[in-house]
Amino acid sequence: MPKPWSAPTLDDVAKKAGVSTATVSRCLNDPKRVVEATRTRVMAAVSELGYTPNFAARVMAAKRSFTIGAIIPTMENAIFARGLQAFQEEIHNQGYTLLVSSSAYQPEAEEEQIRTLVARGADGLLLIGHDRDPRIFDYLDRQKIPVVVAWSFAPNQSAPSVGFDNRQAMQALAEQVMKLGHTRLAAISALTQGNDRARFRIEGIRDAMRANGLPETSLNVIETTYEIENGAAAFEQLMSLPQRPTAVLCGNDVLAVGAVRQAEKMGISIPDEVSITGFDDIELARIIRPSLTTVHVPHREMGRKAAVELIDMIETGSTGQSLRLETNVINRESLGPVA
Amino acid sequence: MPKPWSAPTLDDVAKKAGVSTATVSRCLNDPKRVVEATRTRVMAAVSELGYTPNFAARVMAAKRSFTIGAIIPTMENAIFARGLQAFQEEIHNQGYTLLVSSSAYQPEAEEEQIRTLVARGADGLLLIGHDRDPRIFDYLDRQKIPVVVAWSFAPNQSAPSVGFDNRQAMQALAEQVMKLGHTRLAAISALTQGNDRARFRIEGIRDAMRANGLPETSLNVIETTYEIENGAAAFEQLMSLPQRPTAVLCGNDVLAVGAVRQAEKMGISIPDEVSITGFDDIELARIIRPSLTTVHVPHREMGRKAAVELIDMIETGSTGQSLRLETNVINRESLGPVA
DNA sequence: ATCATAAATGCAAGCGCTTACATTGATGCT
DNA sequence: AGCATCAATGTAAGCGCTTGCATTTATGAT
Repeated sequence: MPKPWSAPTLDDVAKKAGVSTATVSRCLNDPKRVVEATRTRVMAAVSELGYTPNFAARVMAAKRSFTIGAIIPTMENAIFARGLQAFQEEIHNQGYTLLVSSSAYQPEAEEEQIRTLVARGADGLLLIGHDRDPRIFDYLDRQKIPVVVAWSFAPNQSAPSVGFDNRQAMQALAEQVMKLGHTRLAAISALTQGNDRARFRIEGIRDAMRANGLPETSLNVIETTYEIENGAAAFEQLMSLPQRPTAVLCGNDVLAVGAVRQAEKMGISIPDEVSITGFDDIELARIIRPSLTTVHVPHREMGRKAAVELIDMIETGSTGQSLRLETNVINRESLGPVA
Repeated sequence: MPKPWSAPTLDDVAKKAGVSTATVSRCLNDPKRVVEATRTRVMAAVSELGYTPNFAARVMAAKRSFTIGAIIPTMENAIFARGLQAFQEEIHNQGYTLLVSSSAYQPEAEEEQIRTLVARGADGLLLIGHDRDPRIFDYLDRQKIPVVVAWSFAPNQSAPSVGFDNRQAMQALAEQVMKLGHTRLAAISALTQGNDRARFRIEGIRDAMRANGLPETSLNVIETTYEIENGAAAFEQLMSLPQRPTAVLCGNDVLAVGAVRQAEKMGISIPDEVSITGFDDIELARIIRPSLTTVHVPHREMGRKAAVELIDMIETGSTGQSLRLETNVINRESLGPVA
């Protein structure tokens, strides 16, 4: 072996096949532009050398990376996993690669990640929710990086969204709760700061209360971060109130699971003494006992459609179009009529 | 605005600060090599222009990417999420970025992803398990890309591993099962093809049976892919055997959860009529009722230590050292004495 | 002051690829 | 046969950065 081995380059392939680097490049990127005979010769050289194009060089020269970035609040739980998986499958089919990072629900972290992804040459970005510093959208706009927002639906924003109406979805669930006679409601919510989904869900509950002539102020809301334990703690707090709520609507399934477990621990029967509902319909919602009444979100469809929209924006330069998906309430064991 | 705006480059910063590009570059990468006065001037220019270095160009010139790649079998469930999260936290602390892809348990997909990550300039790789075509390790070796294998422990392999002894861990659990009087054992395993963890776990059961004078051949093993539904189906199949097993040891918690749910559906009481165990101790294991007796794996510790090891290999060029972590059996409700 | 020495900075050569443009050689028309 | 046309390929100019080496400037000992 002549030198201490280093990856073969386009040039090596070109030499071996007896053509110019341009021809090799074309063989790889646009095969029909080169005649059959040369192409097979080139391809032979490629596989003989085990050549893999250097990505950085390619991005630099082409100013295209066929990479799409996604920044999600967390990877630790299942909420985003399913939708993201579908998103990734779809972009993969179209020849793109996904770069994921998680912001841990911190706006500054998200901003940094956005810049990082742009610096890495991402052709487009998937973001969760609309709530963020408008400067970020300006920045992306100047850089001409298409963005699609998911998990939230709101037309006429800086970026098109492919999502669902969190407010209306939660309202529908709250309506159902009230139909069962509940009047003393409480909510356990994710932190609403910088999280439009959480905020809209709470608003949805208020909408429904208003429509049913209940005083909105009677809604007791506890905000907490996204962990089963915190759902449990919040539930305990609610249940030690002088006047216990008869239904606790949780902002997501994870918090609801915490609440269910805490009820079990406190010997409070569900749904006889208290009803509990979730949101998202993750797998856990049907595994747990009692199983969770919750709002089903078409995660896979959302991921797939967001991918289609984003790639369209990248490839046609279109400004994008918002898409609203339907959710529906799934009735399971954790919600029952008021005692 | 003079031209249709495009991101500022090193050159723009250099001009604005009245220095050469070399100085700007040094300011960014090795600040102490440039005197205070110039440095502040440069930094001012940087922030004024909102400059972010172009990643591709940097990788290309420096032949270092400060990026580490990880290829995991799946993102869809929690098994790898926690360990990976810890891995990512640790490398982030050390200034590296993580690139994750999932192979969907397909060797060819994994091989392709490895090449992709290398082409993207990954400085090192995290892989799961030792089972793969040796050519891949040769390739990585020639490219001088350090690799650490996790979720499995086996010294004297092509790559160092930071993991646990799957075989011994499962054996310990099986011992406990047999201590409770069970002699009719069955197993529901992940596909063992190309999955050393799954294979070793089954071997562990056999070891324990042998040690207890049970005929290994009496162990009924069903292999299936990683989904709750499949665990349920496998369990149903086992329970319709003429002679039902009294204990079903599952290769992981997800399959065990499926088994538990199916038992519930069939009206089979756990652990009175049949005991079920899992492996991994994911969150679900303590949420489900009956809660799961399982093997606890120190996922976070493993992720963190694998990161430390890998970065050490990258930075010192060392060949790496294997590390064995301890697991322990967690006793919960799903395992009881034989009827 | 003077000069060796070291610190700070500049110069410029790539890194491996894509692509606009130039060149070559067929092809088919009159 | 002669020429326009077009398909196939080659030439070479970057893309934005890092870094070895050369050059300038500051430092301090004589």
